[in-house]
Amino acid sequence: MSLEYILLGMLDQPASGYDLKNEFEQGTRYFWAAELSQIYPTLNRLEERGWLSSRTEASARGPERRVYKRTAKGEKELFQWVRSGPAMGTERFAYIGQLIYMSQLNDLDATREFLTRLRADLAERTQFLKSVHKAVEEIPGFPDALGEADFHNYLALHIGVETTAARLRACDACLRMVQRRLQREASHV
Amino acid sequence: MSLEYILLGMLDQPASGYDLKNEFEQGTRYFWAAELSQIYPTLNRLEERGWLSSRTEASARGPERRVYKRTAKGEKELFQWVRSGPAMGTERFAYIGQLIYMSQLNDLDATREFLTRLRADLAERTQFLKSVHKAVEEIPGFPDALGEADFHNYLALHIGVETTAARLRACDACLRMVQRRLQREASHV
DNA sequence: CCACGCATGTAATAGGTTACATGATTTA
DNA sequence: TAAATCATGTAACCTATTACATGCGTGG
Repeated sequence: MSLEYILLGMLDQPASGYDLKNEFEQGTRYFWAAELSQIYPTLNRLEERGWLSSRTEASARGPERRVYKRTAKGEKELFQWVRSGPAMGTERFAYIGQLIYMSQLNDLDATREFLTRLRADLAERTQFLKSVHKAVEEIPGFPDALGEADFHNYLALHIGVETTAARLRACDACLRMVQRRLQREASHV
Repeated sequence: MSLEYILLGMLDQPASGYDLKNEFEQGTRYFWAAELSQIYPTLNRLEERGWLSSRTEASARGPERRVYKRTAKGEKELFQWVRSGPAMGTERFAYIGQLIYMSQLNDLDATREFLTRLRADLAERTQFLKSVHKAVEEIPGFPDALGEADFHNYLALHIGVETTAARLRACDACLRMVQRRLQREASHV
């Protein structure tokens, strides 16, 4: 289960389930999503397994917090995972299926609309990633002075930005092709 | 459940569970994966729901085949799905997490190796998609003479090719950055 | 006093993987 | 005769989503 390792990776600093949920919402969500209802049982399981330890502490406001810390065993498992080679191949892209099977509608205008909506989503995503990416580039002494964490984060962001930007351009190219086809259709009626 | 709709989309021609599994392995797997053990119960569920009908027929070789056909109700549901707008946002990329948390190893050489492996995977994927993409471009009369199915398939392939190609280039850029950092490390010891 | 943010969880359901079970026909 | 391909499925388990349940403290 990858979520276990993602949580382990986030826990280079002690944190509560609630803290981790916020981290997911800050930026992690661009490559992984998780709900509190999945995070809490996973943290408990990880503790039972001895990969994490926890202590409760008072909160500045609100109820008691349960703060988790990665154990030596947990660190070892994380390191094994990251060294085990890229975990690829199970990605699922429902919207590509939608685009393909949309051919059966025989309604090119629906395809145009679909791509327009897709374009908007991609533009937003690209925008967000670009802004974080640029923020790292503006750290004084970039890139040599970056710490390992910032450097690796930058690498991940670079892949993310380039990928979504390319997808956005491809989406625009598709829209142009659809547009051309729609015009041809109109002129042949 | 998107698999239900993917199967519905594939069933513009009658087919058996086994046929559909082959289709997944031919190319569908580049945007969606499914095992027979998931396909069979899903087809049964779809039939119970009245979205598919089935009849058994003798096989050229091997046991009897159960061939599914999409019903009018099933078509209606498929069309509703494709018209409901891009289904995005739940994609999970474990390898991005691996790359990010790899910073905690403090072993840039491991990062280099990781990216090298990632590069190989991406190159293979890009190669495959490019070959199918090119095959569509070489259909006589491209693009105007393409049927709707081929045209939409081409759009999907275009997005796929451009995305993986960009990711491949980004991966190479990352490798160069790591290389530079490794050299700097060596010269500072 | 009510809404919001902090904080923890459980239960029911849905979606997906791996392993197991069975048996026919063809080709080497 | 052994392996590969055709063909259908079940069972156990793991992963993830949605809905529900609870309660404190602060600011408007």
